[in-house]
Amino acid sequence: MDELELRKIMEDQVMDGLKYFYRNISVDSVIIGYHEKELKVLLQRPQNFQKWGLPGGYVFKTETVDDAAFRIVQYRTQLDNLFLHQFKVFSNPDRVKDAGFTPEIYSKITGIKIDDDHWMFDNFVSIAFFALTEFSLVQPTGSAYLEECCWWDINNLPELLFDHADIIKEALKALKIFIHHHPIGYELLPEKFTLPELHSLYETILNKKLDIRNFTKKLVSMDLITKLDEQRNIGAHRSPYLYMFNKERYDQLINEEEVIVI
Amino acid sequence: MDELELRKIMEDQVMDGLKYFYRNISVDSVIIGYHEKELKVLLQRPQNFQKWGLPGGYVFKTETVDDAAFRIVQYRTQLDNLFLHQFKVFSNPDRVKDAGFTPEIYSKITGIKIDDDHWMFDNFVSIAFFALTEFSLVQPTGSAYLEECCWWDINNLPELLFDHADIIKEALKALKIFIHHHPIGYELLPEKFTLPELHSLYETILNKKLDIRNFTKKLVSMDLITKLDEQRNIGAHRSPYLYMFNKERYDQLINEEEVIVI
DNA sequence: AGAATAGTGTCTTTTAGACAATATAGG
DNA sequence: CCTATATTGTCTAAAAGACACTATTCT
Repeated sequence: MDELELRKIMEDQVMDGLKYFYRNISVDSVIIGYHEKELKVLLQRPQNFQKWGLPGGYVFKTETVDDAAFRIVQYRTQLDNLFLHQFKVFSNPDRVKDAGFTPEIYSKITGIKIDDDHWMFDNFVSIAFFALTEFSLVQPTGSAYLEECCWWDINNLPELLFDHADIIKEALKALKIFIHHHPIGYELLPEKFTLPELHSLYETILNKKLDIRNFTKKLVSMDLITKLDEQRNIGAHRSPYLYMFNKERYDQLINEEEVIVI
Repeated sequence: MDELELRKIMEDQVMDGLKYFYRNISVDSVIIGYHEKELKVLLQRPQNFQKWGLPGGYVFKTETVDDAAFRIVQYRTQLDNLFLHQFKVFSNPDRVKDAGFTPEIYSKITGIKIDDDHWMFDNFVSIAFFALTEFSLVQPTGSAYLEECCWWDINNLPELLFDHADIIKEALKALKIFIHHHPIGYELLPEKFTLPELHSLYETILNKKLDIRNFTKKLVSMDLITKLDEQRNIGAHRSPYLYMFNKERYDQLINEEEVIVI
């Protein structure tokens, strides 16, 4: 698809969107990655806008909101096996009031003429998801109307549109609960990883120190990880062994609905 | 408010609802009570309908979905201090297809003439909540268009409208996760309760046997309950002592975001 | 040789879990 | 006095948690 085609699709959606989309409903996804001991969030900045926002979009009347979130996230990340989790609905009537996003500004920037009462500027109830993914797999892609799309440090975010800062904060809360019911390294790390990597991932998410000996002991006793006969050469000093998740055991733990305390 | 006024309001809402409500968005609440070792759900049956449904309604454009759920639940239960928890959005495009709820049937039953493409029969994305409440406090109240509103045994539900059976099933799943992050007896039992009551509440929700000695030990060691100097006379044989939750400790546990394993 | 990082074991404390006898009130 | 229910304690096993040294590799 070239830029002209994308542009055409975009114009169609803006003008005739209500034929396809639910009015007043949007989905937004907090895509969380992990890199160098920091959690990252994938954000985008629409062309000529100052502020950044979460990847989000509208819901077709023929799909579920989960389908919509999946479709939109896939479009941004090119990943088609993301785990997306609904975590909260944001519906403050003032949530989309943003001086940086008005019909006038929108018209000026895109060149598409729209009315003041255009559906895109009505209230939106946003159904928010979070997704966990391995940082390195994602090649953020732009599109006709995106100027930038990239990872941001979760502790150092740019200025955000609407209530997106709040959505990210709530996503992190939901993640902390989630981690007690799902072994999550599986989603955030490459297939093969080292123990120190997994350890510092958990320290980062839980935001507290974990004794690496006890941490290892716990994972091994749960039979959740398998040591491989390979080492990774990461440059300096001793090379760590690689591990993999034991997928079978991993699924079993989730199905048992047991609490996982690390 | 008498019946005629209610009737008038109802007609206004049906005909002019889109002035006030979001289109395609509804909220439904699974109100869970506990009585005689059984979990109960509060269901309603609209006048002249065969099937039962969850108390639900539409969202004003000037309120949040949480406000809407609270408003609607309060209307049914007369309780104004319910804890409502968003747990999932239901959005299957076919979810509101129900042979028992069509424009024709609706017109015949209510006497209100509506078109086939009336907004009430469009797709609805339902934001679902669960609420926990003490069974005995709730006096289900009807209204102009409700024939019945009462508690049903969670294991013996009547035929339900739309996807409401699925919503209830998912609410119970969410409750099982919730119980690990909130001491919930506080919401489901009277202010003063006996140990055997609390014990069998937990057995009911978790659907498994819990040794009452270990159960008691755990709660006492958490400093979560306080023994009172009162006994309840429950008829036969020995009267059990009454206990109260230690609210301060209760709130502290929630704020610590620690997992609670019973 | 020295510095940096990976990997591993023991002991103690705490918690979970199995298990049943005693006390008391009502009939 | 008998019965039904409430209440309570001990022992064992498992898990959590504190704690630090050794091994390896690279420079």
